[in-house]
Amino acid sequence: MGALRKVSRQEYLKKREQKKLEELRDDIEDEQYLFDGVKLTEAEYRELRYKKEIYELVKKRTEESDYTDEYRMPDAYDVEGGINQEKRFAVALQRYRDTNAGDKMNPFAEQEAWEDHQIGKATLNYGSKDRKLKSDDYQFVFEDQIEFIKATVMDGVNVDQESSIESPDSSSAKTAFEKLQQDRQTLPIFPYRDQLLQAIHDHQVLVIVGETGSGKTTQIPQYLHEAGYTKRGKIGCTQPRRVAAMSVAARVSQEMGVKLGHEVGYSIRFEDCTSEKTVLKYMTDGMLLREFLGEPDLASYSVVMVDEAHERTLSTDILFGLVKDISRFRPDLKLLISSATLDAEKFSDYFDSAPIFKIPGRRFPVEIHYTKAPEADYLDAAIVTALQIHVTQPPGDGDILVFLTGQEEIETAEEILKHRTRGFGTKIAELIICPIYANLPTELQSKIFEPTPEGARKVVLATNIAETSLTIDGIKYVIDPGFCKMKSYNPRTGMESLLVAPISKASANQRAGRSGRTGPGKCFRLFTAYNFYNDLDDNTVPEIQRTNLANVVLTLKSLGINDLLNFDFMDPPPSEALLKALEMLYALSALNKNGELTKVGRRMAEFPLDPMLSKMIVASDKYKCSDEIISIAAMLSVGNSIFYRPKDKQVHADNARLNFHMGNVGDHIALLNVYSSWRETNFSTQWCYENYIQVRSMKRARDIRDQLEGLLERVEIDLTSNLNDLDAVKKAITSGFFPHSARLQKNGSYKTVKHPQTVHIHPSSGLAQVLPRWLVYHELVLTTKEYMRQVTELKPDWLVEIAPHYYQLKDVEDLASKKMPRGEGRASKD
DNA sequence: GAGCACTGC
Repeated sequence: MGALRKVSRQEYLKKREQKKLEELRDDIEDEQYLFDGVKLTEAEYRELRYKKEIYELVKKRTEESDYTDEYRMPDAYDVEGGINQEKRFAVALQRYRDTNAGDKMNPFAEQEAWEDHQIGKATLNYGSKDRKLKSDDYQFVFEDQIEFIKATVMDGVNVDQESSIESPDSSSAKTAFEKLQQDRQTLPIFPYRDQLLQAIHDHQVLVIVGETGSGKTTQIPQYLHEAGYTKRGKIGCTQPRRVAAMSVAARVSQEMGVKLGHEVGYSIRFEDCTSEKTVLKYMTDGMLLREFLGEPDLASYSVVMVDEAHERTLSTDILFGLVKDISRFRPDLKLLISSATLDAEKFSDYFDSAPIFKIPGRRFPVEIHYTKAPEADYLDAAIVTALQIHVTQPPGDGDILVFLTGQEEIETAEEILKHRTRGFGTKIAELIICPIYANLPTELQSKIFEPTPEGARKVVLATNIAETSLTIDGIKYVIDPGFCKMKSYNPRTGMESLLVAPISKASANQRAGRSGRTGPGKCFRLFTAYNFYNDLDDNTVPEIQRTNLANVVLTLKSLGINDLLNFDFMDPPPSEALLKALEMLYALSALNKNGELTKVGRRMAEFPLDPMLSKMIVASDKYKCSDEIISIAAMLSVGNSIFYRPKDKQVHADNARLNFHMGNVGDHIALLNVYSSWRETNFSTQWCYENYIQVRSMKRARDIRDQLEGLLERVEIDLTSNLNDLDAVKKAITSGFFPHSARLQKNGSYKTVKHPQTVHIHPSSGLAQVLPRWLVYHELVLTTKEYMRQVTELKPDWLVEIAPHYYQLKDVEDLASKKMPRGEGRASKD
């Protein structure tokens, strides 16, 4: 060995690069330095060859999954598709030389400099021992950055308008209010104001198509107010989400210079921020649905605007049928249905060929890239793509958003990403990994909104939550594997399941659009263009067609709509699902034999809950335990996100959970114990942490419980506590959930009593080891098996006592009579 | 002995 000299990392890097360049130089024989017909200088030629070399090396295994750009979003800059990558380099370089002469500020120069730098970094591993690892871990994303930058400059006209108005000289002299007024006039909708008002004047129903950023949600109600519509009644505007209703109302009140809750207000569950003065009312769609119960003709409204109609939430779909109905006998009521482009024709057809009014949106161009061949492992492909982007694109240039299907997948991806980036040490810029899903504790969620530090890049691993519910600034790249978890409901078995399914075209486009909010973006779809056009549905199946309709039917019945099979649904649910819902409501005594609402049914409809939960509350009056039951109902309707179970502390979390199951009381009572214990600590956050319980879920349960307590009065049920008699509580539960009873089999599985079907106790249940002979369950979920979630033991004679119309003695006794001497009848004594 | 897309009232 010769003398070794210590060199700095940078020096080492530079030397390696030099050495490589020299090797390459030796290969160059052609004095012409022609590359794909483009004449280059020696330096450029070398560089190009060098890049190509890297490209080939790194791309070895990715022959089949190189990205193409056969399709772009409608607004996107349209470049020649399918030209080969080497040529692109050459063309780009030629352009660079053409445009860069005398223009030192050309952004491309920076880009080039950076690229050189990055390539230098990337070569560190070149030929070293982890070479195999690298080439396996990397696919080179070969989109053309150079063309992209130019495209943005040419295409961003619509966007630049705003920034020129907002420049300091034009706004510094103005008050904040004047500035807001000025901003209003820069919105894409503004030039259409008078035309729009005319159309609304001429037609009772109008379908408005406007992409995000057009200003339709904030401006249209204001225009209508200015045009005098509010003299005849309120203007209501529905949103699918609470935060949207709140924030839009806040914005509009600012623009109108009024206090929020006065002329402009919002109404969402648990929070009514309106007054007698309120004329512009933003609300959730579910809230307007509840208002229908008290005001079936919406007499106090002059205009109803159903916004974001394309999302087709359960409530929006029901609202459609209802507003269409009342518009017939209220010709003075104006109806606006606003949607993103795709569904406009369909909405128009449904509303008796209502005219469509189009408003252009404002979005930055988004380039769409597809893989050439389908990816077998989309999770791996997503990780590789994210790393590629990170390594090949400048760090300050934008963050990455990856759409995954669920918590588990996100956690896996997080681990792999951490592991792989650790391998790079400081060779690549810092990559900040931000997981986000709805069940993630709030304090961890906020991480995604922290600005990305200089020189670093964020990669956000998100579920569908990032598709519509929250927007993250600074996202430039979207990686979309094309899947999501979807709930489906089988009316025959009453079983719900969450399955990973391909998304729709509409959904894919929505995801892609997430990259173009603050600047031009790129979306990498981990499936082929052929898949997109031929395999994906145009739109997601509306929720109304894949859900349990018991609650929908109860709501419609209480609005006096009796013939549900002929109700004018835009997309009718399967009649089997409707019949199942009717059957259930009949079993719960909410409907009589003629399908009319009973007194019990009317009381049940007051509660914003699943009918079985409502029935449980109504029945608790008889057992004098309404206090306990509303706590249980609140906890159950929060869902399965009460217990927090981090991967690294599962044992602790499970032990903490067992504390609430003392005496094998069953999961319902355990939930009651959780709530009562929390209330005893005066709703302490610390207590939640100590017991591995999600604070957010508990707060929600408290809100729901408070609301239920308020509603008890309306249905004339006293708040009574009967904690010493747990059987009374269990009987009340059984009164609501008797259709969900199951009986133990010899092999440890269960069989549902009414429609025989083999099911199992979910392992998270406190009774999973106990295996009581009879039980009621809250819900069935299909995962790896058919599981019953939230179960409580019951005595079989309760079934006959509580629901004699539903269970006969033979239903609950045949098993016992086979095993035991006749006449003893000890079916369930422990 | 497993697995929790996302809303909303």
